[in-house]
Amino acid sequence: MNAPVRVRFAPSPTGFLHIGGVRTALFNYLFARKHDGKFLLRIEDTDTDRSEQRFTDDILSSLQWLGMGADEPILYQSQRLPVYQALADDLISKGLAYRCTCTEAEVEAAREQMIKDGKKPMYARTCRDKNHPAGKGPFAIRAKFPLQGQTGFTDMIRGEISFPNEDLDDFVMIRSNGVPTYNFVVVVDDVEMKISHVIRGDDHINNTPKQIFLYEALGAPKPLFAHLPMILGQDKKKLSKRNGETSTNAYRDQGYLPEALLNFLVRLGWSHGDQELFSFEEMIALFNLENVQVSGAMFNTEKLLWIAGEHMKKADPARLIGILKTDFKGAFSGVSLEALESGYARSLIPHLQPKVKLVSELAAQLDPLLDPGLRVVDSSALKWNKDETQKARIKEAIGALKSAFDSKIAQAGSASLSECGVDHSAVDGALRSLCETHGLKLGDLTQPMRLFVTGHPAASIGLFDLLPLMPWKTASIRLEACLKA
RNA sequence: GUCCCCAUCGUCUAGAGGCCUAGGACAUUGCCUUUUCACGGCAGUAACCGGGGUUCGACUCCCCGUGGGGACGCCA
Repeated sequence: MNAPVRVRFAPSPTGFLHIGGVRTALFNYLFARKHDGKFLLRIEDTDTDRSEQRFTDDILSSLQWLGMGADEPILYQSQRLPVYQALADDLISKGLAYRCTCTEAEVEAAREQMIKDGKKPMYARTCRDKNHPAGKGPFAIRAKFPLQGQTGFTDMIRGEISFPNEDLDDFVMIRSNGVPTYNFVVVVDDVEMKISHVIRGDDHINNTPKQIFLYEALGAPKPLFAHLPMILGQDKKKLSKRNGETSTNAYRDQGYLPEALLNFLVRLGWSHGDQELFSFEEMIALFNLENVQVSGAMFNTEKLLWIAGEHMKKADPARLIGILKTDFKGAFSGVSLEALESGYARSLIPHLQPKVKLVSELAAQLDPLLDPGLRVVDSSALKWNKDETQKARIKEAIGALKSAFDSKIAQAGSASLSECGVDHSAVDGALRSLCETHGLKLGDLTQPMRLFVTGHPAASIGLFDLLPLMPWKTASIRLEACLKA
């Protein structure tokens, strides 16, 4: 009964894919999946001056990273120029468009006059009834709007919206250089691609009546429209290429998991009761246009970070290792890529996941832990520096612990403490009893040990968890350095 | 300026006339926990833009005002 759902994301390759674009793509993608429809991609590269291949590449790779690939081959508008031209000529012959020979200066002058007169600036319709013949150029082709009546539509999110026709500009469909413009091609291609629902930013509301006119002129069925609220920057202004560009790949480089970015974005303008956290699958199952918000939403990095942490906890360790190896290999110094694959690395990650939000942080934590050698640390801030006798006592205790573990390792011929049965609580117990015999507080002992063994001033893993897992060879080297400090 | 859209805590939002002394989340504040970091737990501060209607009853419906945003390109 209903036409199959076919939606599209149609960016122009004039900049890197930004966050607002991702949100639009996401809502389209979710809508398509939810309704067993198709999610299509179209590259709107009719602005020959500003379109660049590298931006197309960026958009495509970013979407791939986010897991939102197109279901059919991508359509490039620059490859369809003859189609647009033929259609425009046809519209002229039907009296629905006309050739315009006005120069930019003339158009501009008329516009300024209108602003002075307190009217909406638009083309003065000078050539509207002049019937310029096809042969003489150069000329642009403009749409010939009706002068009376109203053009409206029912927005799926906002309801009825309508505009007086007299306010509709006879916009340029084809430039004098033969290249068509956005408002024309968007309709031609949405018809061509059999798009059932146009889901886009609400900055396009004003374009919609122009496009509706074109659907009618072309004799094509109209899609349903849904206009999404804008994502606002910190200044409460539209977040766009021209205002605080936030490119998607910047988030990948910072270490955000794609599902975290998507989760944050889906909650910008959409809600499902009180639920904050969604897996990609849940978004698909739960998404609907009914619960899309109408007013703009400010981009809030703090919440994004929190969401990132929540998704980090749930991420599959093997997958994290893969991301580390491909996107963050530069974060490791003195650590081989093989070390990332080791059982040791694998055993560390679940301990780090609850305490870290970004993959980059995970890398920073892992780097000193995986390094087989000594990591030089700055111990000047250690409390023990204030009291030499106390310091000696602490070292004595640490030395005792080390030799106890040394012999345990030697006896069993093991590579790590966990291999010879020493676990979290064993380390805990050993340290506590040491404290008692040496008259120390637990923190006195653990503070320097933590610093030297982790090799990181703000290590996120607990010492009791780390000690059993770390290759004893590495731990010894570091404990030795601690004793000499 | 003209046209269009919008309006609940600082931010993202719940709320489809009585369930609201307005709920959740982030942030923030305090406390607790703790291997002084991080994580976690508990508690707190904090909002219906204003004015008129409609109604027995408005955060919810209507109108006006105000405020904010968007569009006014031979950009998309």
